[in-house]
Amino acid sequence: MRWSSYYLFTTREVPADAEVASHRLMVRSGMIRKLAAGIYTYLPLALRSFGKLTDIVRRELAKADCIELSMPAIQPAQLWQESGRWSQYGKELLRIEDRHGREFCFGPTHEEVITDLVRNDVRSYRQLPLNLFQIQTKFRDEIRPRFGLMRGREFIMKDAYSFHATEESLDQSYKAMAAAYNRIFKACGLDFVSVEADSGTIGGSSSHEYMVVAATGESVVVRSSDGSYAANVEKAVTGPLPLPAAGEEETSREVVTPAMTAVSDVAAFLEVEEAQVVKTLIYDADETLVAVAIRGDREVNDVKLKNFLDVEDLVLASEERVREATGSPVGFAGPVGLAEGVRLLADESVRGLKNFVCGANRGDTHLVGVNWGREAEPSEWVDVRLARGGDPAPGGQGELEEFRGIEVGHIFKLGTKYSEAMSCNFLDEEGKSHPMAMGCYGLGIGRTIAAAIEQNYDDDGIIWPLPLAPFQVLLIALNTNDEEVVGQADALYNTLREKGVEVLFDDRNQRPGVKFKDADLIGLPVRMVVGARSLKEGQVEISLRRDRERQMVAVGDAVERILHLLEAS
RNA sequence: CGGGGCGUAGCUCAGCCUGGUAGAGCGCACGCUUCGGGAGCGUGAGGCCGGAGGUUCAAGUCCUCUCGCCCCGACCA
Repeated sequence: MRWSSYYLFTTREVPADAEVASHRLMVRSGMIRKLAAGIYTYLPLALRSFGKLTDIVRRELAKADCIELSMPAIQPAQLWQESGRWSQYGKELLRIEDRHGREFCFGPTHEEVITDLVRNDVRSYRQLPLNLFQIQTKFRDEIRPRFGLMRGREFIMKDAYSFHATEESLDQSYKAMAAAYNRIFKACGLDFVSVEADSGTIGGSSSHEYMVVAATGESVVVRSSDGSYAANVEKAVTGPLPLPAAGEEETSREVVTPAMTAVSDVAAFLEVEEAQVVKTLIYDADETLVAVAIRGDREVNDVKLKNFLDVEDLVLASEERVREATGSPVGFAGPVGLAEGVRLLADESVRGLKNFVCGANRGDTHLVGVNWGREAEPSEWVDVRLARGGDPAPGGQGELEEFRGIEVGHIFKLGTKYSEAMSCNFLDEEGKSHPMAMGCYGLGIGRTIAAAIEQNYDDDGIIWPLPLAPFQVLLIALNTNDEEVVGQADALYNTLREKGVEVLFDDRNQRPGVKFKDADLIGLPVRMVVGARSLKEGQVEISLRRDRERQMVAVGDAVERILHLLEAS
């Protein structure tokens, strides 16, 4: 491709709204343009990278016997009503009406459509298992789209769905897909981990996320030092925390703690560790008051709590509701003497804690020397603590390290959630009807490309990993008014193309500085410069974007060298 | 949705507080010079100052409403 006739316009300046590197660089390098919040045009350069990724995806999914089809983006409301998600999915679902007033939505995911398809075509266990995928545009009306392609509202996703006669068969496909995902991200040249994950609104029993490691990632992940355990913090469990040293059981007593609502203040005032304080948070869970006792230096994991309580709405209680539960202002709640009907959950982190400090359910007052089983007893012990780096790993081997990641893939075992709701049944060998077991497997195409950039850039621009690079080679004709240079560059361009190399030829009539800056910005892996100076010696310059080490090569050997470099990387 | 902020040239922004002829840099077009790390000089095109209403002799500037966008939180590929 000749740059002079390509649709590729780089910019020196960045739109003010680009926050993260991938967004900034994708705009500057002419890959994307914003049309509206979270809605982007993919320019030719971006589309080429997408193509690289989708080729890899198709190749690897084929190995997992996953078959491609394509479903409509617009879906009738009926199907969503049948699965129950029309009312559950909330505002993220973009609902539309046709001219007859019939309701539709723009598909954010395709469980309903595929389940409807399969229930009509598949009848027998003999036809199972089936694993189907598509690569298609989705729309989710995100509350807050941001970071360019990292969290758009319209985005391209590869989504796959599998159908099974048995749980074992589902297990097999799930494992095959997990392996395929590992191969895909490895083939992309990305630093990633797969982690245990919460299954969220999609539902189902088991799920794993694929995280590209990046400081700007929106997800927090913990991993044990030996690598045997890795999980999203939303889901992560830890080994038991060591208990602070404690002496004999004391008698409890009240102390006045004026205006001390923060654990840190109370601990400092009483000269105890924060770990010796039990903090009690009052939640409003679907209008029911729930108190959660947790160690003072730890945070509650709202996702775990929500899952445990199995409620729709979970928020910290308002001041008024806190008063209802505790009879005191916010900041002095404790497990002792809560109002009738308030459910008290205690996190495992405070189990076995002796002589602890807690709110007295009275303004400006705390209790010290409190012990479980004596002054207070929770109705249930639960694990609702947010794991963090430094915590003991579950199973007792080493500790957890914490890092951030970009979620680029998520696979779920759905079980029979959708097949039951939508009567997607099959007949077994005895002619008995059962709902099919299902799995679903998502992979963000644009997001993976953005994540690849997030992991591979420097001050000057993108550093494409070869497998995802829009072109393999950038050929620069440095002096376009020098006939010799133009002639040689042209010849090299043609030869490279004949050899099947994906080459972008910068034949623009621009000054060298501009071309070099643009070369660094768009970051193609291999650069070949044909300039008057080196051509006098019969040489051209070849360098890799990653290390920028320039080597001079005789014109006649240049193509060979390029082929060799591409093969080696 | 709650909290904060911004809409002025294609892009980045100044001008608004204190109302009085709409600006700069980059980009774009043309000319000359230049040509291995975003060139210099000159000339030029480009604006319903997001939109509607109001106050005023006069509104980019003040007021009200509205639309859009961004940042911080709860959501997710």
